[in-house]
Amino acid sequence: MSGIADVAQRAGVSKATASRALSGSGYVSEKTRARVLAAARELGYVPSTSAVSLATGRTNNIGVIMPYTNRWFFAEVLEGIQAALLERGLDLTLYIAEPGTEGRRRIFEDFLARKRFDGLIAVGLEPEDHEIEKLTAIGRPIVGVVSAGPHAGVVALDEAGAARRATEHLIALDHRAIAFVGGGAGTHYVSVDLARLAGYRQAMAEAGLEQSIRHVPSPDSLPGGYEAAVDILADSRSRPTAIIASCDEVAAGAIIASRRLGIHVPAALSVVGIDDHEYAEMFSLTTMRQVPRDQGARAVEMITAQIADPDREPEKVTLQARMVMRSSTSAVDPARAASAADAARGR
Amino acid sequence: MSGIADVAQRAGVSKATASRALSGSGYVSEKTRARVLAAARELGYVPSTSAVSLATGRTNNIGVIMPYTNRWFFAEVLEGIQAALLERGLDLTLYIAEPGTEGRRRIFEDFLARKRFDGLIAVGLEPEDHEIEKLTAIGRPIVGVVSAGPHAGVVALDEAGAARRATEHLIALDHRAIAFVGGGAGTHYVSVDLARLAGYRQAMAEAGLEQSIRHVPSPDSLPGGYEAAVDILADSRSRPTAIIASCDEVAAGAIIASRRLGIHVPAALSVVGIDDHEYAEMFSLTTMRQVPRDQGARAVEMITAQIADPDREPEKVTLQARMVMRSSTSAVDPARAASAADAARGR
DNA sequence: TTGAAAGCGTTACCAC
DNA sequence: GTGGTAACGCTTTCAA
Repeated sequence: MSGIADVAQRAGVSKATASRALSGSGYVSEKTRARVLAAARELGYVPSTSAVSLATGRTNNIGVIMPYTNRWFFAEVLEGIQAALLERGLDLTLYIAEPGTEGRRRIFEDFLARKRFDGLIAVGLEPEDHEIEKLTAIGRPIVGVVSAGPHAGVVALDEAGAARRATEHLIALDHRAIAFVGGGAGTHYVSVDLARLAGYRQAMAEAGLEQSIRHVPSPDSLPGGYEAAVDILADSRSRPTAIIASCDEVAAGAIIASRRLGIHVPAALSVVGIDDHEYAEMFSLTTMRQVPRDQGARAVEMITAQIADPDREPEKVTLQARMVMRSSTSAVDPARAASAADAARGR
Repeated sequence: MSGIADVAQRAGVSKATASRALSGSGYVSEKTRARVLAAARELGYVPSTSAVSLATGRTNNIGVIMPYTNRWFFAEVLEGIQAALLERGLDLTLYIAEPGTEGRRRIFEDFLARKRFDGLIAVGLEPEDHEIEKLTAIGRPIVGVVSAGPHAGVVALDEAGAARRATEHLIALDHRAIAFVGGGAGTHYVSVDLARLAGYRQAMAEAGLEQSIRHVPSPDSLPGGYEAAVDILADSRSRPTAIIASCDEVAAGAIIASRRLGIHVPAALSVVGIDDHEYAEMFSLTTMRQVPRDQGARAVEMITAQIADPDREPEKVTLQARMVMRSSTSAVDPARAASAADAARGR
């Protein structure tokens, strides 16, 4: 439990000099610096974080707030953040603010106000208006991942663009009866789904396929996709020739469902996802890749820059997903395509 | 940014009295307490955590260290911990210490030594000997989830018992050729797998089925289970009539594989898992349920008790999994059972 | 280049 | 019951 006073004494200098030597700020002769460092090492000196914070106003800690941690995207972002913070010697305090819970209310009410952090990274938070107020009231830099804050930095994916390009891929393979599944039911991760859905609609519209637009909502999960796909695929007359899923988990669920129903992917049904989830490979899923881990790392870069210079203009970064071709999509069988399209139009 | 001095002034009392009134410790008359509280509310006073920590030696913060956060079990435990801490007004700082990484080394070397927490919860950490040294050197209470520390509290599952009972269930359904899949390859979550495997072996041995014991290692993941199952099920002569999976994700992978291969579950193949993962329902998986969220909550109870009274003997809790019957298991077809058992014996 | 001393915002001891 | 004041462990002027 030795403090800086012990180190100073052992090195034969004052606390002030010891502090300068250890923190590397201010003039210290090479000789004394070496002595101080040696003394510190010998004593196993570790500065008291609370004392440092009190004196400097810096916590050397970053807050991370997200609605869940048990979904792929969030967990990956979190690990990306953690790894990047680790490199910089910064700690991470985590707030899991599940929408609509008493816990979330308390986090915004009490926990954030404690300002245990120099900056806050908000991942897919989608805050309500009154929550945004609280956020800005903290008076600390904020960087959003996914969600955009007014005066905050943001690192986001071009969600609509990703969905649009995925849909275009399907259209280029002569698919016409293309359903969008996922996004909508029981999910709180709304804006992303909306954007992806919009991208799908746009691509369909631009190809003159407004009539064939079909959105089948489902929870953004493997079971969700499974259930929804079972419904869609049951009726062979109205069955689409292709599915674009709101995310890879839904896509995987759809593929499992089609296997169970004996519908061959991609021969009888093309499926494309978004995310490049860890399951994508196993299902040979063609998908639009995003790398949430990198987004987390990027957010850390941005927040530390903001902390170092609070006056700097917050960055707004938009990433593009990259298509990863596997084998869940193929050109449609011309005969089926026509009849399926008719059926879709007829409903 | 108002401090306790401002509150005191506004209430017309001394800092000392204000402090007592706010923290609720020490004698303060009802009248002045009310005045102080009112003043604090009006000023939006929030105590500085670093000042409080410095003065009291308490951080009001709990450290959580785990190897991953993107696996079901860990994410669930984490959310359980977070929720329980929230109720108690405690913050949570997270350390993700992936085995074998430079990051993990730094966490043990530097980060933990900062003692930013009053107590540490270690989830499935499986620390090396030199890491255990660091852990005890911190001089703060520690509670392990899954893994047992020497002088720490523990909340664990009877892993072997869970696997044993699952296996017994299969045996009771007249299965003889029962393979254990999962646990072993590329996983760092070793001791749990070992325990579960041991439970399987024990049940087999007790039923006189030593000869039929068959362990097929695979990563503890859905793709892992899928790959392994494809291998096992390919040869219809050596194919087991039942599979016990090291965890539900592996079980789900096995079920997906059997669907793909046209092997009906449970008619042609029984599958039982362990965990009661969120996917279990979708696959109608019979499994041994554990509730990691509750384990997290329990760990919080234990760590706060330890902090309140460091002299108390650390608790060691062992939980029992409960079997959840769904429809992935059924009695074996007598004819198949015999031939499969022969085949298994013959390999 | 170094040292003395004044904070940083609380709590807690000890008189009153 | 209440108030003055010395910690808590560090950083940071300001002089020397």
